[in-house]
Amino acid sequence: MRFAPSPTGMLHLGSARTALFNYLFARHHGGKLILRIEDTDLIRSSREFERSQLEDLDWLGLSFDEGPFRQSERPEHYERAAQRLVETELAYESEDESGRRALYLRPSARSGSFRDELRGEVSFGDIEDFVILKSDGTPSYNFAVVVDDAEMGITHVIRGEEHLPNTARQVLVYRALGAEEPAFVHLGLILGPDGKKLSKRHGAASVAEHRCEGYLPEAITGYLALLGWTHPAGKEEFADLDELARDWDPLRLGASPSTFDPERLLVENARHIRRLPPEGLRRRLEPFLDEPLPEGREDVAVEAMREDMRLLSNSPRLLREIVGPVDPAGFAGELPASSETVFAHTAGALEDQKLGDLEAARDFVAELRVWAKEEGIKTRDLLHPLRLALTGRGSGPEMAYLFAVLGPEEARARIEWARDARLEI
RNA sequence: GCCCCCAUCGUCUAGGGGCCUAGGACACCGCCCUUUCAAGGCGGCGGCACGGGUUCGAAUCCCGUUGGGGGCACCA
Repeated sequence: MRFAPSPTGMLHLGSARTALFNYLFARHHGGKLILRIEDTDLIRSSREFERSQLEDLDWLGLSFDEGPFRQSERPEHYERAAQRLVETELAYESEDESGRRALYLRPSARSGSFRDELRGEVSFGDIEDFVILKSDGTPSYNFAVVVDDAEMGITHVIRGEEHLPNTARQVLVYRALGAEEPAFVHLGLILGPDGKKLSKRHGAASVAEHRCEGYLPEAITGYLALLGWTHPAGKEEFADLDELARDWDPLRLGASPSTFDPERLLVENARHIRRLPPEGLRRRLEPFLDEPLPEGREDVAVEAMREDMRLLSNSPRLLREIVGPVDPAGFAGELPASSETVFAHTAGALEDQKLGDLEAARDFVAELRVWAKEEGIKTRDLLHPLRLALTGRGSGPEMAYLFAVLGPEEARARIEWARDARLEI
């Protein structure tokens, strides 16, 4: 197997899926996966794009057994293969209108068919002679691919459907070279919301952008795996690549195109986030947070944010919604009459509380509820005013989280502040 | 224009002649739970593009139409 990107841009979600399927196929069957950089277009290719694509592949968790090999660094292979074709008179040199001399392939047949594992026999016809060595001596794409795939012993080629017309030319090269053709799998395209092939035009189609927005790599690979493939048992959520590789079954691949649904990816991402243990999530949050987590209460703060987090990049806002400054003047007017009693009692009860962890905070809230019941105060009139006092907001995480994250001193200060604000009205 | 591919709920899909009055997931709507939003549980809405065949029987096989997409470089 191989994944062969050209370094002319950022790694795209479509390419990422191709890489993923090659990876899963190789891992499941115990095959070898090679990474090959198709940089024969020296003008458009750059080392910078190559580096960024490798970084993205690594981030996704896709590893390779060999490579990266660069086509720009192995010209002799193409020259040698081309020489053989010249000797057998299957290739000839010719000049185009603008005077450039290149080597053309003259296939022995211009039509025929090849086998695609998902589509059966795919026919083609009317293939004209085409360039295999460009005037600057570098190989053309369709030639370099075949020479490399043949020499590297590639047995299965998995790539996007857009390559179907290329495959026709490539099988002609295989046949001219007398090399054995690999099994071809052309995946249905991934479409954007407008029904066209997913591309940069659709924005945020690159892996790097998703990483910056706070997507988890396992959410991306899990979602991508479901674009054109179904789990043998219908499973739709996958913990990691190992699980996917274990359950991989090429018979479950489909040939029809599928539309990329950003909303679904977001939902999957939120699920993955919720599944992460606090310490794991905390580690992944580090690059996104713009202020430190409350000292000594880091893990519970992460847990508090986790429920409402869809993207890792939501974390600064979610943290601010809990520990950010509160202006009691904004809500003091809507506090019910019983708030004075609630604030006074809670502030007092907080004095001998440590609220060291979520359990302690839950116990504390339970005690408050018992007290409120005895006082004849409705739960809503107990918790809603406290929520406003603590965060200034009407919604947010479970109450116990607020106490646990803020700690007794800060919670008490905020409650007293709200209490004063209310009395001033 | 030419060549090629594809066609089941809005989206991802199961389905490969009778098990389908077409199943699941996401989204959406409702209910339950709940201090709130979310999560979770339960329920609902919603689809085989069309026309011919083949067959006792077609979402499933064949042909055509329509629709969508991809490709037509000395770019990959």
